[in-house]
Amino acid sequence: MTVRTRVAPSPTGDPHVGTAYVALFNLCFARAHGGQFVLRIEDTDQARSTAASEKAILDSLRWLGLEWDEGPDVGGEHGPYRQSERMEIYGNYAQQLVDAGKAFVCYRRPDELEALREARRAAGTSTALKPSDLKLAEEEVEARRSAGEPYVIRMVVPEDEGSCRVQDLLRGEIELDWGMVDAQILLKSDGMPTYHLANVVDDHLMGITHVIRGEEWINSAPKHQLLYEYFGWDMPVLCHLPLLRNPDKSKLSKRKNPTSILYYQRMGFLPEALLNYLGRMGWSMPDEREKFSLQDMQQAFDIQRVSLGGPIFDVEKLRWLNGLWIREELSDEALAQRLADWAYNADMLARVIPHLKPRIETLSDFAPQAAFLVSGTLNISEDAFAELKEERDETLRRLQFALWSLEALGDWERDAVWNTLKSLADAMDLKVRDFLAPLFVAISGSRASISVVDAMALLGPDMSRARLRHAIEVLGGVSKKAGKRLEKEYRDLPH
RNA sequence: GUCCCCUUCGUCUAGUGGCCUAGGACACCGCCCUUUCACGGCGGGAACAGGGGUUCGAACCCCCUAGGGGACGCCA
Repeated sequence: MTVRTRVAPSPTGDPHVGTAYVALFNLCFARAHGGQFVLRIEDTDQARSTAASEKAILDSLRWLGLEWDEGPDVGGEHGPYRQSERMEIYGNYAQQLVDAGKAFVCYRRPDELEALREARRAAGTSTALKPSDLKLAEEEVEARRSAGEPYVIRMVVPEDEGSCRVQDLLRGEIELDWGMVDAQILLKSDGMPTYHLANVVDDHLMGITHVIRGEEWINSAPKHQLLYEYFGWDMPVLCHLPLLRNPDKSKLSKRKNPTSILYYQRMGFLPEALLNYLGRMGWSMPDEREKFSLQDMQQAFDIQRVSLGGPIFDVEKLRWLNGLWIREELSDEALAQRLADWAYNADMLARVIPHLKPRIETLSDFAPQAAFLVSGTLNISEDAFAELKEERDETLRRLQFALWSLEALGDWERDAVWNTLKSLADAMDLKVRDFLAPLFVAISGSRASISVVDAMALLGPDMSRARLRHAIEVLGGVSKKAGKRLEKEYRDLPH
């Protein structure tokens, strides 16, 4: 038995807890059955997958204590296979399907696709585009081909009514309408495969027998099943896990919640506790105990104990569990070591000292001024913002805009943060100093502090964003209605 | 809008037809321990979404309704 997790690096490089969640269950399932557990880096989107983003996710999984077996291609684009080889492999498989009449070349342009979908939406049915919808007249195809226009390769899908049955390890048989299944692009115009092709081809080449993935993939299972049929390969057993949720029950997302493993690391959670907590999401030990190690979980693992309701990621309970791990599993010496490894070390001091040295007169001034850099959520209230010149709503507006612009920022270097905020201040026609004032309070808890941009660089993206979110909350939050208005205003800002 | 998945305390869950007047954990409240706070101990309030079936018996099986979520991309 071989089980795999596909790991998709995020465009911003933040390793997502959801990835660790799925990896954990894959690992436990494989180990419980004496099988192999391999990772496959999803590197078919060049915007997402960089050497840095791949390293970030792999390092995070290692930090958590997850271990995987060496598969044929763990490193993705930046590993053993080169991109050119990969394009050749998938290109060949795609061509094989074209030759067999199971896939076709498509010269449709984005605006045409949009128009086609719009027409279907207006008709009130599914927006799935079928091969016949996409067909172009022979001469048109010829014209576009000789003009050297970009093309993609799409899969052939059934056009008539009917349903497709797929088996799910936890849900049994799921019946999906073929009407919902579109002529999925297999090979993009840049020659890279989409997830659907890559996933099927890789799994086959890697000898994968079981696929445990998030529930969001259920709807594309028919496509995958069809591809296995086209290739004449054996289909792995599918198992869809529930999705981790925000407190408002939507799919866990960084706009509403800290989702990066790095955030929890910086918050001072122990990897054992975080992993333990993830193991309690939708799963329980047969004896119902709350605290258990990865090893305990592997030994007791039974996939049938997964409950299907989407669990809400509850930081409160995670904190309690983390405290339990600290109290019960760490000797004083071990705790001292964890503290040192975490932040109380020479490296960290070296990064902070250049900013604080000019501001202290005694050594005892240091700790109070540096405290916010090693704190989690700041203990601030609305009063902290009272001395700002502008009204509360205006403060909220600035914080919200700053948050949005920073959420979109991928490269979290000091200068990048500065440039983002500076151009935002310019666009809002504000002096940088005035614009930054509320950020000082949100990030450091006080207006008297080291440069807020430096502070954010030291704190990292997730902690910085979390503090901005917290500040907004403390100020009464942004109502849904006001949020809509601000969003529009933000979009209309000159960029 | 269309399709799919899901539904036990506020939250995480136990429960796979009789052990359920539904158990545990977080959070909350009270008491005890304690020079404070925390830890720890004890106790409390708090749920089977609604309606129909099937069955001697239903949280558990079936159907309908409602609610929530997801998918509908040259993202994964």
